[in-house]
Amino acid sequence: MTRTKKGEPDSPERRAFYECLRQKNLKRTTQRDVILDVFLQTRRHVSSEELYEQVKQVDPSIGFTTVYRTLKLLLDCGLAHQVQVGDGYTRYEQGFHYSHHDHLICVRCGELTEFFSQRLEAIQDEIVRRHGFKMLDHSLRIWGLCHKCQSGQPG
Amino acid sequence: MTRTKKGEPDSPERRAFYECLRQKNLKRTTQRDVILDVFLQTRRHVSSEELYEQVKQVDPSIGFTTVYRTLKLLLDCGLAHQVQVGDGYTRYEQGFHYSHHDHLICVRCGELTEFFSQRLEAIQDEIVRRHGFKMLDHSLRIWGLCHKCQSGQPG
DNA sequence: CTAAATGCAAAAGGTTTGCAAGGAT
DNA sequence: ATCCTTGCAAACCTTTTGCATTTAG
Repeated sequence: MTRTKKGEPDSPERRAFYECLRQKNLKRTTQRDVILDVFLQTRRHVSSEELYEQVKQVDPSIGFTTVYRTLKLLLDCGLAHQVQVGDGYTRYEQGFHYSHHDHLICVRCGELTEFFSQRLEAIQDEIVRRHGFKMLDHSLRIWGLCHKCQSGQPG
Repeated sequence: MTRTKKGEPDSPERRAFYECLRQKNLKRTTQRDVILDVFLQTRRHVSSEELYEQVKQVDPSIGFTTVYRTLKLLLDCGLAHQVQVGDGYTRYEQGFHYSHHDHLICVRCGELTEFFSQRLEAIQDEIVRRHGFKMLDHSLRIWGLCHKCQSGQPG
């Protein structure tokens, strides 16, 4: 099968999802298809609530719980990653071609900008080594004002 | 007045607290005295619930709400800083002689270790500058296993 | 047919607030 | 006397779960 039930062309993400479902003996459903579709097409860093709102526009019968549980599933399958911005909402970003990065968070307009610095990573490795610590994960968040919001235009 | 109602010797932290209360036209109360005392003497990184448990041992009549609100007040007065460890609890650390630092978080025993790296700060400044971003705050958290927990002894 | 998935409603769980009674200045 | 503070209970709010019904394989 190279097309989904909804006629969407196959993508590496879809194939990975179906493969993951198969390995876990889970079932492919129209709801999961729709949710994955919307997730892949939406902007990065959606909250579960935001994703639910968008999914509803495609199929209003899909409930929040299913969106929520499908996001968990996507995390499990490596198709999504979580980000805690610090505003109380868990955000999800696409994780299929994931590579580690950190975030600039604009406290005015909420914009998230990703960045990566090899030097930063190297220093972290060194710090961890010096403390005899075994690093499993790390997260650097920088809050402030993005370029636009410094100009004083309304957020 | 160089002594508190409870007979504790004055400290810079206490004086700063009273000064802050005065500036805000807020009142000094026995509850606030007790809570500040306990906060200053307890370990770093207490949650509001943990602080409440310790306050209760000094004065069981003090309610959680008062501890919670006093912590907010201490934040406001610069006597405390918040840390989000990522386990759902907001932690508070003493902030009077605060200098920026980051945290190693042991996912097994929960130990928090503080560290600071001038090189790390410098790189962050550079990243922020490159993005035209105005940094207001930042937080680097590294999760993993502390030295003790790597040895496999029960947490 | 059987096990998994769905969606509603309700529970969790930490944080926050309304309010009447009590306390500080 | 006035305004702040306290503590209880309840509200909040996002995240999770229980359960009866529906659906995929």
